[in-house]
Amino acid sequence: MKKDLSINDFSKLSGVSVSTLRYWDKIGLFSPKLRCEESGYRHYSPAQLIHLNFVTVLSDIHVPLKMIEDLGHERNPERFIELIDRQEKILNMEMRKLHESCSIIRARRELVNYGIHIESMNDDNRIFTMYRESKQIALWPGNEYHEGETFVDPLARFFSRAHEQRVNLSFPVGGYHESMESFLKTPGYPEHFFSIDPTGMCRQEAGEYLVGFARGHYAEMGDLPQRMTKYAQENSICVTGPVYTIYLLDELCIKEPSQYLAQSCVAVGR
Amino acid sequence: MKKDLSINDFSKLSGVSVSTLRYWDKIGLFSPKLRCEESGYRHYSPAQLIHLNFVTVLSDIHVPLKMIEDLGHERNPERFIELIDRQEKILNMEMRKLHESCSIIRARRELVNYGIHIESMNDDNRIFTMYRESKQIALWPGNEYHEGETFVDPLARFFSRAHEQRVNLSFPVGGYHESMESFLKTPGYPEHFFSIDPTGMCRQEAGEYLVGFARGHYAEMGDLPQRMTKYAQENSICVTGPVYTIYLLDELCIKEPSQYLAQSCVAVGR
DNA sequence: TTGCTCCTCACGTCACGTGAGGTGGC
DNA sequence: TTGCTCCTCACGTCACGTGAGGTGGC
Repeated sequence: MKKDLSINDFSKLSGVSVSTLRYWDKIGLFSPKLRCEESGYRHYSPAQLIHLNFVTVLSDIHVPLKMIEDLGHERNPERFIELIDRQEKILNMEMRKLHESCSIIRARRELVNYGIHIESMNDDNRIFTMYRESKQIALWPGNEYHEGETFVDPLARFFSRAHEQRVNLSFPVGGYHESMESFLKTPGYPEHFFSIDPTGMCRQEAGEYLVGFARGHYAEMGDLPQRMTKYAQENSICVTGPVYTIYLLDELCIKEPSQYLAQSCVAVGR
Repeated sequence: MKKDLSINDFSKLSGVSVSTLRYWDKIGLFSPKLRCEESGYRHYSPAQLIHLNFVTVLSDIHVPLKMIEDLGHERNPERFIELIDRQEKILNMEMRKLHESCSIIRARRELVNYGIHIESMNDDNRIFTMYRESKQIALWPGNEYHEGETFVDPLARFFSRAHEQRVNLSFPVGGYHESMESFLKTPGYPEHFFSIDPTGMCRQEAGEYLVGFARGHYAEMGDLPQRMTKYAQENSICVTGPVYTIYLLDELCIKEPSQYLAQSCVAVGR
């Protein structure tokens, strides 16, 4: 009694596109009630909306079409629960990854925006003190430097094992010197690396920090350690604890390594 | 001075797969420092890790490879910020969609698990009262029934406009009768539909509810309205407010429409 | 007869992974 | 000489979207 619908009308009714309906027919997932033998026209009935809903709900929660077809042939509540439990785990993993990607974006943006600000001041050599919020970081294992190695080598060693250790290397990475003395002595050889990872197990404490900048390729700190030390002496500032060096502007947004912009900071003692 | 690395060694060092390195070379995104003309072997230098990092960080945050290449040629902080701002919006949209898919899964699982429980009791005809938590729902516009129409027709009309209205039809849908009288008189013609959507603007209030079940195809309520009314009278229960009917087991997990399991409930008055 | 709708078939998408079949290097 | 590594090239993935070229229905 009910009139059958053309593929176009059924598409409008269901919200599923014409090409999707044709594709689902082609792979045998969901076919029209009947086909005109002469013309090949597809005819759908409104009652098919119910079975179509079965398909669209499952494809909405990202179940692969082949699984939807399998389940369609032998449907029961227990199999359905199994399927969606499995699907929930998959979606949760995807969400966790996306969330991490967003964290990376925020961490990078903060650094680059600050780098743009510092560049706009046109005074790279300025040293000053400022209050810094506390920040979660991941501190990596101590570096070992063999004969004639530069900072690149322990970094590369860590990188090559990072995948096993589930460390995400897309967070900004910086150098960690255990003290100002170490930074003065071997600015290019940090004892550790750290990354600005909000899920990291360590924390850079909030407080007043002595801050300075250096332009140049990785580990080329120029006279930054000297400038910071001099400023501290001249202003009767006592520095304490580790020196954190991070690149505000690096290969992500600068082509010329000589134009990279690093920031070092160390806590001001009481 | 540093020895060049074979593709395999560079892959292990960087954590980027061999086939990915070959692919990135092929599309001109990231190429080895040099190629042996005779053998065609690729030779990478450790220093290339830095430029590789540029590529992996951006591909980690889902920037299309073509855009990475474009940015690579003319890198500057402002373009980088633009790019990641745009990227963050895209990732946030994807996260919202995934979150909604997870909500759908949770809503479906709750219904089906309860359906399994009811089936295990082997007593579909039982009527009882129980406390129900409050639940967010989306109440749809009132239904109009034209001559000879069944509940399918207003549902189909709504479906066909749902896409414009940004309603997600994958949440479980149920029928809403404005009163027990209406449910008794026309069980197959709910005045509204509603969906169990946690972002919905309405709420099914918490409280004591009279609950019953019916087996059968959509809108085939059998004698459920009568059974509920009779139970209420025999137990001196006064029911009030709308009747919510939702399918615990439907086409998603049951093949035979005659075996679908519906639940109706109505608040118990004071 | 003229639009309009429908059809099939082939190709593109996106970022690789997976062989097949062949060669270079120690 | 024998493995082992490297190479290219073609095809598969997944769920469609987009034409090209042709036909049916009123």
